[in-house]
Amino acid sequence: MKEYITAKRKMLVEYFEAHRDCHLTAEQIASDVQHLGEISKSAVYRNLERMVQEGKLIRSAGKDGRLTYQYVAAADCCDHIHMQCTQCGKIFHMENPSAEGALKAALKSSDFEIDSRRTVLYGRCGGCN
Amino acid sequence: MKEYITAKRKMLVEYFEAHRDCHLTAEQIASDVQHLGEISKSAVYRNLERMVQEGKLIRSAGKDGRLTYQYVAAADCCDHIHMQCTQCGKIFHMENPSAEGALKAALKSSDFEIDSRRTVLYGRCGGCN
DNA sequence: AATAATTTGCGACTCATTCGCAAATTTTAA
DNA sequence: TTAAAATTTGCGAATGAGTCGCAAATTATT
Repeated sequence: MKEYITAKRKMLVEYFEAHRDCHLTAEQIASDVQHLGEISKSAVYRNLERMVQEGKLIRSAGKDGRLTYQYVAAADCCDHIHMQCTQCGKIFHMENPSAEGALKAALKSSDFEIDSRRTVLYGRCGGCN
Repeated sequence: MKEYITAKRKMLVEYFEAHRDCHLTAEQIASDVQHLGEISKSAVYRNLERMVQEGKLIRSAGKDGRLTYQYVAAADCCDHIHMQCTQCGKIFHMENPSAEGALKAALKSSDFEIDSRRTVLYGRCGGCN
């Protein structure tokens, strides 16, 4: 089953490239992409599912219990842990490599290898305290 | 808004105590618990949502895109971070002080206060490597 | 250019989840 | 113990996100 490069898929990839660190619901994605151009609901859902299977998207459970999708871009650019403020919704990037390294090492010593692309730490950012 | 101790809630807790490391869909839970005794669908869903908010259950996205629930509680389970293996679905409790210290150090440099009740670290456990 | 393979749009359909409200249960007050 | 207040429950109808089949359109192959 070969994969065809269609206009609709290009639209989706373009959209996700512009929303790299966002956790988006299928609804939001469908609505946003349908503003970019003509695409049906079914095509959006079918392609989301496919992209999850291909590893291009990560699907996780949002705070409100709805599924969210996050784009997995090239490994080099999203290979750090993300933090999201539950108050203002802003996403932060763990920019301290030594601290992140220490965390990974410490976890590994307890026999757990963290997947930083998949993990989001929730809490309060400095601006919201 | 005080919490009442009702027969239905006891049923649910009892059920989850017997299914500690399972990741279950709402459907499965409702079906199973309804075999244990009389309880309405609505009560099951309402209590699942409440238990998630209380930190007694972790809700995550299964491989097939359906939401799953896993029991976490034990009285002391709310104050440390949880880790979930993306392979087998099992949940681990961060009992390693050095890992927790490393995490806090990493966050301190980023001015971010983590909410351990809401955060789950995803990765691979020792048994799945 | 013709054929084959895949994807799309439509829109009706499914069915898990939510919702409103009266009755039942649990807690508190007397 | 009894009555009033607070919370939870069950019902069952409504909602709405996501699915499905199939013909038409698009993309790839020859």
